Parts: sequence; structure tokens; C-alpha cells
Amino acid sequence: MAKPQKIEKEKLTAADWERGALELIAEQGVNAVAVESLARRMGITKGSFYWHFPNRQALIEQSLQRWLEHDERNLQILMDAIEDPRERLILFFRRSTQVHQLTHDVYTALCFAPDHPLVQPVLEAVADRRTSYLANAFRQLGMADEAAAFRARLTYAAYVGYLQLMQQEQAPEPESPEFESYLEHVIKTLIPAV
Amino acid sequence: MAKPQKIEKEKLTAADWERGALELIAEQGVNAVAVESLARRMGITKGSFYWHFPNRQALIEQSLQRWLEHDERNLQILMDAIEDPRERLILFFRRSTQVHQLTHDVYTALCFAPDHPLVQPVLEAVADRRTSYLANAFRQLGMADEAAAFRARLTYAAYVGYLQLMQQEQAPEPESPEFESYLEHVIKTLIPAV
DNA sequence: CAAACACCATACGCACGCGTATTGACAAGC
DNA sequence: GCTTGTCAATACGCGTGCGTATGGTGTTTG
Repeated sequence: MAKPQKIEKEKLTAADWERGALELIAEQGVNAVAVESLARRMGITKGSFYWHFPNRQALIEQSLQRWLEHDERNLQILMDAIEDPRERLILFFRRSTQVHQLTHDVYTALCFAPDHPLVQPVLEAVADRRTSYLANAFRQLGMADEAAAFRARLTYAAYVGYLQLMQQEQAPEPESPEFESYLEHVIKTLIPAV
Repeated sequence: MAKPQKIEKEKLTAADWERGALELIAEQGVNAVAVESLARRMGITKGSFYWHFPNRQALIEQSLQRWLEHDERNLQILMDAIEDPRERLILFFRRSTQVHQLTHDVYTALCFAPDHPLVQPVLEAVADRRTSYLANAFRQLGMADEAAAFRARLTYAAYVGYLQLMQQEQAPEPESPEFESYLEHVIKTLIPAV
């Protein structure tokens, strides 16, 4: 073993821990983030964890912060990419399609822990962002300020509620034809005609 | 039953425990239902609890079952009381006003624990019930079967999502004038004109 | 080459929550 | 009056999960 290929060693960075935490959140919710189980999952013991982080709370905070920034960029890209506000709105709905996408699954998990003290501020920020994003699009479609704000809230609420129905498997699978019909109905109902 | 005033002894029945559990769920969520803390809250030790229930799970199951029946009656009363489907729909939205009402607060709490194995079937039943209630009303307003079902799902989703926004205090207080304006907007958007 | 540093393993103390076991108090029925 | 049944208090064992302490190994750096 003269030249140990560094494949094996693979020291973990704080970012690795954060990614692992986010995966756990996506799969099993915030409460499932336990130091020891996470460490096991990373193939390491918790002795290491407490070198990178002072405690569990710091891990969650930093992970959520990282996710928040990541989500920010995602939204920005979406906004820049598409000119037509109507198309942007439709794409917003379609985003619920992206199940088993880390960023999106984390969001779903967070939605179901709105009282968690660490989640609350994050969720608030995201709701603000998405709501104003929606309101903006509605205004561009010619709605008055107040109406646009209301419609945005309604749309956001419908989106979040749909996430829950999907969680209970009481909503059609995103790929199914029924989903497309439903989506069409939603679009017709919530997006004003051009 | 000749004379003994039963004021002092106050033995607890299983129903008392269930009520206590539901209060806890309403205030702090399903996970907050711990045997010992609940016992303390009832002014008693857990030694008694395990006489009435085999374990914690049974308590939660029976409490939820009791709540489910209670909610069933509530809905039934609502349906019987009001003839006009449009009025019924409006009342459905207004029910989100009933914060700090035990039955409703429990529902909110359950909505935020959809993955909990004991909550899942309950939530499913309620979602079914309310969705078909809504679909029925929409059909009575002249919508086709499929459209009514879609609109019902959308409406239910919007309702659940709004609960979350309220939880985050990002939605107007039910008594405020802004709430009335928003409600009006929702009605105009989701309920087809007569 | 020795000391310092970065990263990880092992082992412990502690709190909390579930469930059980044992005992006690108090009423009703034989 | 003594047994039986009902409800409650106390005390334990057990698992889990957090955080700490301490020691070890490899890599850097003076």
C-alpha cells in the first residue's frame, strides 16, 4: 500500500453534513434529523459531528439556511427564464411535479412542521417570496394590486394544500393524465384569460 | 345516589383522557401527546392512565376516532341546515374562522402531521368527506361531474393551505376587514356565479 | 523530526418518555 | 366484616438521543 489512493479517506466537510441533513429532512421530516442516526447514515460516528457543529440546532439552522439560498436561486432562474407571466404561473403549478427532487421535497417536509421554531422563519421567508412572485405575475396579467395579492395568496394556498393531498396520496400522480386535466382546470380557474 | 355529592372525588373516565389528549393535540400537535405530561396536566399520575388504556397508541387512536365522529356530526348539521349550495360553500370557507374551537384546532394540527401513521387514515377520511361535500355543492350549482370534482379538490387544497398561512400568521385575522375582502375574492374566484 | 492541527472513534453522563410492577385507598356486594 | 373491584401513587427497568470528554491517527508545518 505504498500509494494509498485517497478514494478511501474522504473526510467530511460541514457542507456534507448539511446535505445529509437536508436529505433526511426531505425523506422523514425535520424531527428525524438526529445526530447519531445521521452520523450512521454518513458512515461515521458522532464524535466527528461535534467537531464541525456545536450542536444539533446549528446543523439544522445552517442546513435550512443553505436550502433557503438554493431555493432563492431556483426561483430567480425561473423568473429570468420566462417572459410571459402566464407561462410563469403555469410553470409554478408544474413545479409540484418535481417530487423526489431534493429541494422540493425539503419544502414539502417544512410545510408540515410550521410550528417548529427553526422552520417557522424559513417557511415565512419562502411564503413571502413565492407569494410576491405570484402577485407580480398576476399584476402583469392586468389585475389590480389588491386583487393580485389576494389571488396570489389563494394560489399559494392551493399549492400548499395540494402538496398535502399528494402526501396522502389523494391527489393524482403528476405524470398521470388525470393530473393534466386537473392542472388545466386549475389554470382556467385561477389564471385570468389573456 | 341518595346523597353523596360527587364534587370532590372526580374520578377520571376514559373519555376524560381522550378530551385531554385532543386538547393537547389542538395546542401542540400529535407528538406532544405524552403520557406523563398529559397525566400531570390532568392533575394525576400516569399510574392511572395505564388502567384506562393499554398504551399511548390506544389513547391517540380512540381520541382521534372520537374526534372523527364529532366532526362527522358537525358536517352533517351544516349540510342539513342550509339549503342553498352557494351558501353552504361560503360557510365552508367561514369555518376557517373558528380558530380556538377545539374541533377545528385539532383538524389544523392533524393537517400538519400527515405522515403520522395514526393520523393518516383519519386525515384521509376527513379529506374524502369534505371533498365530496364540496363536489356535491358544486354539482348543485350546475357544474359537470369532473369539473365539480376538480373544483372541490382545488377548494379543499386552498382551504388547507390557508390554514398553514394562518399558522404562520401570514394570513389576515378572521375578524379583520381584510379577511372579509379576501374571502370575497375567494368566493368570486372559486364559486361559479348563479 | 517534532509539534501542531484536523478529523474521527470510544465511552460516558444525563434527561426524557414508555411501559410494568407493586402497593394503597375507597367503595360496593356477598 | 371481609372480599372484590375500581382507580390512583410510587418506583423501577429500558431504550433513545443529546452533548462531553478523552484519546487516537494522519497530515501539515516550523
